[in-house]
Amino acid sequence: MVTLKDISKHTGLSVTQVSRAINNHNDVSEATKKKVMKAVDELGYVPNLAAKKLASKNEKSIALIVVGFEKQHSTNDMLIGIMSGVFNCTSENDTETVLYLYSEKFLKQKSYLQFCRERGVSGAILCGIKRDDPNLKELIKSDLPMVVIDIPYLTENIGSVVIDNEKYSYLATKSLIEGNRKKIGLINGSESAYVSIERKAGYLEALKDFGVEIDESLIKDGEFSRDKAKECARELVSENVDAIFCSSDLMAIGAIESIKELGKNIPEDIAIFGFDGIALVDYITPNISTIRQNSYDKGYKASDLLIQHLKNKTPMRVVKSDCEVCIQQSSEAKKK
Amino acid sequence: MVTLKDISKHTGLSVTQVSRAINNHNDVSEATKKKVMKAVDELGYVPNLAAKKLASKNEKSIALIVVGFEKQHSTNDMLIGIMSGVFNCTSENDTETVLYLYSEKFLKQKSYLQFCRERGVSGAILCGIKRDDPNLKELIKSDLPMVVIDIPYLTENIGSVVIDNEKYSYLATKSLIEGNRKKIGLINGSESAYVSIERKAGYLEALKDFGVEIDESLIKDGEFSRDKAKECARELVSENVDAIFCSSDLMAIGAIESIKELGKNIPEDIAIFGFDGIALVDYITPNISTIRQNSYDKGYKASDLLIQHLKNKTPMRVVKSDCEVCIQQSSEAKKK
DNA sequence: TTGAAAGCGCTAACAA
DNA sequence: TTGTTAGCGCTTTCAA
Repeated sequence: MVTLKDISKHTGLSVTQVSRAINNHNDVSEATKKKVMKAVDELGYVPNLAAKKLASKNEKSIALIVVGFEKQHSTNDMLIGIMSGVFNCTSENDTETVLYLYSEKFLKQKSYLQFCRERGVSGAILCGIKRDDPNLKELIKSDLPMVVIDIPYLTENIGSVVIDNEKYSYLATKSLIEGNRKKIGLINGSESAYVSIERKAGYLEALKDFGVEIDESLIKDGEFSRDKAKECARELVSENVDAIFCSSDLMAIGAIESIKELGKNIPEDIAIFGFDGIALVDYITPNISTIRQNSYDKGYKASDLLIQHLKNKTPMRVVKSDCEVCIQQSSEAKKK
Repeated sequence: MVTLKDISKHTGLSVTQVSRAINNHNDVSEATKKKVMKAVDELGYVPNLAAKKLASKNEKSIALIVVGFEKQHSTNDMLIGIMSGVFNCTSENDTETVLYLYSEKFLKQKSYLQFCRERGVSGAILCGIKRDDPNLKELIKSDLPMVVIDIPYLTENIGSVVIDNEKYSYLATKSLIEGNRKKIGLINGSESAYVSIERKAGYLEALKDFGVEIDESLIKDGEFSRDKAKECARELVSENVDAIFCSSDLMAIGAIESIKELGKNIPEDIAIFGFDGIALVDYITPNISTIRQNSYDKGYKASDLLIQHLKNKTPMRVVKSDCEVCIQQSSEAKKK
């Protein structure tokens, strides 16, 4: 292994000066820098991050903690999006990202906090976390700066990146109404989930604004499950809805299956609108109208928020990530 | 930050002895261990990995290098599978995994080798790599032990994890023949791709074994693209095939779309068989018959191979990961 | 079974 | 602009 000492010997300069040259400090003569760089090339020097980290207080790194992924799951594409957003932003900022894939199925998993401490990260990004995660509480108490994705949270040193669920549910519902749908069902997630509450609110708001009567019996709880959504859709069909807004694409897929099984046509008889924008929506027939989240953007913004906070003491915020209203075949307008 | 020194002061023992106790060396009295552990708890000591790494030659870590992921892509579920396999195996073996998401779109990306050196990893797992990747050549020359996923490779210190493409293509084709299909087209990947060559071989082998005439005009190059596969499928339909084996699920989806557009029924008129087993296959109507790869297993085995080699000098191998022949609606047997 | 001392590769005062 | 010195938190000889 080539070390600074080797460069030092090779150039006749002190180790300190070599270190300064390599890190491009401005109190080093151009001549020295050149000489050092030449030696670096010749000897193939590569810095030792562990040593840097140990010696310097400001070797920057953050943890990306990912929970609730599955081996083979249709929503994993969003995860990769978030990850690449985070990694790209950190690499632009010369910050190291350490990934913690947390699964209780894995042996020897440690708490989020311990993971962060061991690695001496200066902040963390949390993704896929549930509000009541006990590990989360511990992290929060530790006052390590962190950014939570998808749960609005805001304190001195905790920020978040979220989407405006209410707004986009409103827009989805509005689009259905404008497509001449009169009886619009909702297959929501689980009642306790934060996003479900918001998405339901947007749906109700739109109905109200456009003078569509609200009928509680058209609101079902699909528990974010494809199978549960199939059931809900069956019930809604028997209620003669002509549109269903689903609080997730996965549930929209279930609904579509049900409706097809019942011999109804989409979108002629019933329009479907999903939420999330997973890759699947473009592979299903009919293509599913959806609210397309920008996972990459969420990851990037989370990382940016954290890094700005770390670097410049920028106050934490609740940052919004925009979505795209993506109207496809499944919700084409009905002829009057 | 609580350090060994703090524990040392708190217990009256030397730093050395505290270190030994914490690492559970056997030349430490039970009494001391107890005393130290108590202090660890009380003070909330967490080891500093950077320091460990620097001080000890055998602090184990490996790099997982992932190339060619995309922000939002339907095959990302396989990636997550591999990642969780790797992380799980390494965590069982007290080995640190450092992830390198490599994308040329990111700024400031460094070579795989430099990444590995900076972190002082003792081995690497490569995933999504192309044979002609220039960064790969450099890594290979460095003789860092590594395991390549999906490309058969074998040297003193390079192993690989692959699936038996030929065997499973054979089985897929056989299954189509046994379903009374007489004229079976192939939509292959790209001619130069290693997996395509193998998959084609398996297809041909099966035809030969079962006495089905080989017709080169039924073999198309779909370039692993959904759109290209749509074209190929159109051509094959005009050739009156009654089955198409697609070298990837993504292409199978394209083929299905084409066939539906042409007013043909699946599987009545034409059976479809895919390859890969991405999450999508269970969401398409009809569900696609496929060769389901076990991504988790691939990741786990890659990691295991590398770790065994590192620990016990186990020779490198070309390890096979099994697939599951998964027969669904799209290839149900035709009535004679 | 224990402790003193050296050193892993690097950065950062402080002096010169 | 440069070099000397100390030290980050840990492991590991070596000697007791």
